[in-house]
Amino acid sequence: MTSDSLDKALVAAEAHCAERGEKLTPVRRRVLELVLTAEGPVKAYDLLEALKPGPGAAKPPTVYRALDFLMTAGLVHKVEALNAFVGCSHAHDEGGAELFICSDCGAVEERHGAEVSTHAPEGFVIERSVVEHFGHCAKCRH
Amino acid sequence: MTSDSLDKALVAAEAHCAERGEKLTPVRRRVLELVLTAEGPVKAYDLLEALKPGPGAAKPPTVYRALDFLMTAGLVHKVEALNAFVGCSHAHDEGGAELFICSDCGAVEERHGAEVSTHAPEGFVIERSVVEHFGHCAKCRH
DNA sequence: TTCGGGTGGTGATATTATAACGTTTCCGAG
DNA sequence: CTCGGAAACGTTATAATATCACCACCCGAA
Repeated sequence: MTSDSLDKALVAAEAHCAERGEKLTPVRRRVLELVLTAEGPVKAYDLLEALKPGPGAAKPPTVYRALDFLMTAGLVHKVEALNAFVGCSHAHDEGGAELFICSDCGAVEERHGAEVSTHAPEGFVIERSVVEHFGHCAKCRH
Repeated sequence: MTSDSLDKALVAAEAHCAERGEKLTPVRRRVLELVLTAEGPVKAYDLLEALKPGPGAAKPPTVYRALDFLMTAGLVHKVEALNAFVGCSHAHDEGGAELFICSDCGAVEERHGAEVSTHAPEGFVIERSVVEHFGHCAKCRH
């Protein structure tokens, strides 16, 4: 991500939080910045390392809290199969994203709702899929 | 799972391994038994606990090795979003399963290939979906 | 018999995530 | 203003998940 589009994304994120009556605090903003800047999915403890330099040496809960906030706001997704995190590249609509992750270069493409199942990114060859739906079964809906 | 169908499943698993030129050793068999017997997804360290009684107190690598083997053989699936494991209820074909997991009772339904996307289990209401495809993007296929 | 691969035991450690509790900050009600 | 509560954050500790490195054993092939 270019420094230019990064700035735009951060401004948009700030606006998105404001709409929801929430604040993109410095820690949250810094974490989002790191996630967006990364080449691919990024680990929580890598973020932790990245936040180390400077007086504000973050501890794990700080990072996880920021990530929880960003996920709830729809600004970041967790890649469950990697225990890693990626920036959300779409409008921050509700509902889950469908992720296409390149095992070579780490690039992550995202598809939502209508786009889903219509097609994977051009030329993407799937080798392994993780599909897990959580909800309530017929018996437990009563 | 009834003790009767458990026996059948274990016999089938044994045969399935034999076909692949592999052995369902006592440890592997015991782990599979525990996974199949569980109500829902089961954690590695719960298996570890369950293996404790008796002189053969297993250590983590033992359990993870058994789980790796069973996953490779297609007898067990990992639920990535829970860091937990479920027995495979289908013929042990290759390729990924699509899992429907009830957050209330822990029941897991499984769908494969053709069934996928045709319909969720009768009456199942999805609240959150995890969909992650791993493979190679157009750029990295060269 | 001797070798070699597969399997599993063991201790240590790495990685990922949360609990529990105190401190600061901010903002609205009064 | 100033008090009080909620949200955010800091800090220590620990829980939960997973792997590494190395060795001993068994068993079948040569």
